[in-house]
Amino acid sequence: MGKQMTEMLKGVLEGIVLAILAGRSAYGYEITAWLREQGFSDIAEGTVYALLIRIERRGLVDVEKVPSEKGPPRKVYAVNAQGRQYLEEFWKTWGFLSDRLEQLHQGGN
Amino acid sequence: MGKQMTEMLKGVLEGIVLAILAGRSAYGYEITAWLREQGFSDIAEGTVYALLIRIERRGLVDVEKVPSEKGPPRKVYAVNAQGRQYLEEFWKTWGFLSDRLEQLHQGGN
DNA sequence: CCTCACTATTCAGTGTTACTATGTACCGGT
DNA sequence: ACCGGTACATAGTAACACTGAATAGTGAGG
Repeated sequence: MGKQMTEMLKGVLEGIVLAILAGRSAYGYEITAWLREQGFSDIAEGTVYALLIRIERRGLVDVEKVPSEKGPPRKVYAVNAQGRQYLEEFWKTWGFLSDRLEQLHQGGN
Repeated sequence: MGKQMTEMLKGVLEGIVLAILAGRSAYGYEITAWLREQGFSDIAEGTVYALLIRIERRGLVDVEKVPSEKGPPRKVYAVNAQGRQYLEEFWKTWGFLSDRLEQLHQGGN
């Protein structure tokens, strides 16, 4: 996709990753791969790692280092209570925005 | 709202404004007022004006100066063909994102 | 043994976007 | 003359995703 997607992902990608982690714990490489499968073909690896470090610093996730058979140790992330609360607010904000846009899309065009 | 909304608006606000203008032509002050009515309570005036100048420079809208009875002249914006095309892509991008998030919201939680 | 491919993480520098906080200017009512 | 409402503009800041590269461990093939 293009620049439009890049800009639209701001503030949303964080919620997406947290939502993934709310389903089950995962590590960066895994999340990146999953996103690519879902069609987010141009999300850079660096972006995901930077995001993970950010939400870790904010205390939204817990981290555990797990050795890998095929490479350097993995950093496995899991949402904690604070992260779950943040995610809940994320869904509220998204819902609000989604509703307005739905209206605009229906009526306007 | 909070910081979450601020970040989520990036890349979306542009589409919102274009969608409004696709419904009917409008000027900055009017758009700001409308957004506030819709619940975007903390969108700064400056933000809208900066955005309008941006999309004008990109050639997505046509501008006409119209004298006002109650103040300085209004800059009335109208989407042109290029803007309509951009808006179409915006809806596609939004739709894609909306679908993924819908899935995540259903399944994950 | 050595390189290649895959796994896995990190980081410096850049561009875009929205917010804050102003400033300018025009008008009508008191 | 002053003030509030209308209307637009801008310099500086913060946050976020991308680019492009570096670092490191493992196993397979030549």
